[in-house]
Formats: sequence, C-alpha cells, structure tokens
Amino acid sequence: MRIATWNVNSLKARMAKLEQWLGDVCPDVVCLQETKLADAAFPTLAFSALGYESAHHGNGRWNGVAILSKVGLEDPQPGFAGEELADIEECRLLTATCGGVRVASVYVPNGRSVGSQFWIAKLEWLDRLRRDLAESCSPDQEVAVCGDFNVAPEDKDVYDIAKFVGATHVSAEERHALEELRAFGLSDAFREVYPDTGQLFSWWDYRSGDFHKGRGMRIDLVLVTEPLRRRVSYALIDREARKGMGSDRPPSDHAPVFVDFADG
DNA sequence: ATGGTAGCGCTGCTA
Repeated sequence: MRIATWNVNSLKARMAKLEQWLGDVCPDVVCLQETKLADAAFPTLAFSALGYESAHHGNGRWNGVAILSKVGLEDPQPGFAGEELADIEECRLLTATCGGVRVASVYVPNGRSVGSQFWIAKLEWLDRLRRDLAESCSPDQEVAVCGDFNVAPEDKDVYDIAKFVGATHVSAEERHALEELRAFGLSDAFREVYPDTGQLFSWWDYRSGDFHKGRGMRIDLVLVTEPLRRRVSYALIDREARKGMGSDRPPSDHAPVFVDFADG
C-alpha cells in the first residue's frame, strides 16, 4: 500500500497537476492539505472518475483537508472527536479508515512567530491531536498520521540550522510537542528509509528562489504506528512534482511525500 | 536585502 501526503496550496489551482500526479504515482491513499475549498466545491466526481473515494473537510478560503482512497474510505471524522462541526473555525483535521488503516490528514497551524498567540495555539493544537489520538485509537492498530506538521523534527531537516535561530518550525517547544505526539507510538516513516540523510526537503519558500537554491525544510511527515513501521519498504519526497508544468501556473510550495508498505 | 512570491479575491491576510 502506498500512502501519500501533499499540501497542494489550493486544490483548485493544483487540480490538473494532482490528476497527472495520481496517474504517474498511483498512490492508494492520499492526504491533502490546504485545499482552500468549501465542501460543496470539492471535486468528488473528478476523483471518483480516477478510481478514488474521497472525503473533504473545508470551509473556503483557507485551510481545508481531504483524503482520497482506492482501498475504501469508511467512518470519515472531520475535526477532533466530539468536536461540534458548527464550532470548527479552521478545518485542519480529517480522519478516515482506508484499507484497514486509520488515516489522519493533518494541517498543523503555522504559528507565524515564536511566542505569538498563533504559536501558542499551534502547541495547543498539537497537544489536542495527541490527546485525540490517544483517546480514539491504540498504537497496536494500523494508524497513519500524515500531513503538513509545520515542524522540522531535527536540525538535519532544514537547509542550514544557523539560519533558523529564533525561528518558528524548529523551536524546542514545537519539537517537544511533536515528540509528545510521537510518544503515542508513532515513527517517522521517511526516516525508516533515510535514517541519516540531510538536505531532503518537502517545502521551500516561494520567495527568493529558495527551491532552486536548495533552501528548504522537511515538515511534511507520515507518522505510523509499529504494525505499519515494520512494513515500510520505500519512501520518497517527489521533488519533480514541486516543479511546474512548463509555462502554466506555478507549483505548490510543498512537494508530495509517499511511503510504501509491504503487504501485512 | 526587516526582502521576496503565491493564492484568494478585491483589501489585505495567510503562509
């Protein structure tokens, strides 16, 4: 089973690219972030025509998460368990069961700057995700938490840690919150395949030509429980998909990431 | 270089 995650930075702007990519890479399950769509505008039929069931959780201009699946999609849960849909202001979490795996598509708040109210809210959101996971499933189950975490787990996940002094995405508090989430029993599937390799990034700032200068961060993660960790057979950050499609519109600022799991 | 680009949508916010 191939599980992918991609922050598309507007599904409307990226749909043609995504359709091409789905055909090229054939993932079984895809977690999308930053669809920037309301549920009514989500292209369910287009994905259906490509063989994917889908679920979406979005309310328009910002955020928005989705899951596509070729292996079934059951019990979709928008937001945190028990959270009233009407109370959700920012659509950042969607969970569903796909081919026996409990899959979560997550879009962790950016945090903007260390110490800001938005950064504190980011830490609280990560803690809530940790609690939600602990209450709704077990580390013995097959669980994959995939998405844009807006945290680079280690120094080797940024192009030059010296450039990030005092910056968000690398602070001790953010990394601690991610570690606490992982303490549930989650492994960074990408690191099962590339345990030590640096300079492998999933996001580059649009500005200053950072992609072409190799100035990026690895913040898009596939976190899996032990029954899945044992079966990781391959992983890739698809940099090719971060490139444009020739003369038309720009690419997303994120590259898709996928992980392959051997049959259990 | 306290800049820069992209998306949404029409003003400036978010990233």
